[in-house]
Amino acid sequence: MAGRTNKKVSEPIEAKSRREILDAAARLLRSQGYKATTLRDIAEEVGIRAASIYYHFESKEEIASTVMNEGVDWVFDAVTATLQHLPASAGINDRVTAAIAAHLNALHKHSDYTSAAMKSYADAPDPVRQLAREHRRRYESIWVRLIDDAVAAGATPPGVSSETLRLAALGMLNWSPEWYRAGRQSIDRLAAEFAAILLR
Amino acid sequence: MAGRTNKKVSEPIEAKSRREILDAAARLLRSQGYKATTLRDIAEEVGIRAASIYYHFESKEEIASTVMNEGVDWVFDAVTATLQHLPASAGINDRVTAAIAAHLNALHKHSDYTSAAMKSYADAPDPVRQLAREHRRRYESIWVRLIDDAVAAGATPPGVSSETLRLAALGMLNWSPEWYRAGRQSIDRLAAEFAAILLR
DNA sequence: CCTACCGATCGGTAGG
DNA sequence: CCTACCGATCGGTAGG
Repeated sequence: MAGRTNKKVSEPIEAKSRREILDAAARLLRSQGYKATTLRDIAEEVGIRAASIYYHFESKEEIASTVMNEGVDWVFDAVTATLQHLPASAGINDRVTAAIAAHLNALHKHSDYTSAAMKSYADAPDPVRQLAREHRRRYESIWVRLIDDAVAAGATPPGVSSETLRLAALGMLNWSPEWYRAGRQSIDRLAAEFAAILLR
Repeated sequence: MAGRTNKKVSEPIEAKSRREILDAAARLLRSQGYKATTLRDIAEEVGIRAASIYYHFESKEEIASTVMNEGVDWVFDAVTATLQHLPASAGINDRVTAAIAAHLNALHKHSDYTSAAMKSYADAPDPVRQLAREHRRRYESIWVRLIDDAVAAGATPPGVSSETLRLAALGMLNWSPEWYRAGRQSIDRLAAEFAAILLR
């Protein structure tokens, strides 16, 4: 309660601490998963005591859910905005290529959060998983429409169903944080190569 | 020690218990990762006490390493054998398609072990990770040669480097346990579709 | 945001 | 393969 007496003044500091906790949690959740990430680890990285985390969050589950869902939502927002701002003249090939680039850029820009969303999903408790699943599904629905359109337009490999192509695409994309390192090659170049694999 | 007095007679039973423990561990490691999988959970599934696991294994790390490395090695063996038994007349397209099918079949046949190898890698302790990395690298070297050959033969999408194509292929393949369910479609059909995406 | 602490649970050991 | 147990560590609470 002491920290709340001058709430107005300390609000920016609290917000900063909240983000610092989430950043530290994202880094740890990404590399260790849910169970292996302890509140004491997170607190130590931020420079506070474990119990003090409860001044900012209600539970470990709240922290993990926030990190994981923000990660997925950032990618959703990036891809949605990119597709919306494409000129009307853009064909389906342009749309798919732009979506791939936006996805990869968002994945890399917030890589701790987005990777945490994937790595922690397996061993997170049910309430965290269920929330995460909803955010995932919302994002994946973008790709359902996009790949359906591409297949209907005849822009994809012959004999490959829309569903297989979409799952192949998401596999390629979501596996990339396992190996992509910044200096390796530009993300836009990588996006162009991925598009060349999926389209023709 | 009581269990060892008549060692000759009880050996098959011990071997069975050992495999039962590994099977239970694989199932749990796959769905929960390393840290969240407890020796008590494993023991309960097998119908023994947690302490009795130490009659069969020296540590939790030994169990996890065995599961994870057997999973990767099964895939390695399956793909290696398939490529070796291909007729001399088989072209590079046939070789890649056969390797994809062998990989997917092995992945699905021992899905608890192979998925455990991927899901537990993130939060396993260093000794377990390092051993797992060696097995992975040995397997991936098959794909380095295979995809290099395919690119050199001009059988792949133009403008896509051998490295990107290999990482895209492994991403597609290794992501499939996330969504593949047995009745969905035959694995050979899926392999043909994956090959159609990667080759032309 | 802190100190002090709790009940639960973990991997592992002793000894049979 | 069992009972009994240990030290360490966890998420979380009390109270300030």
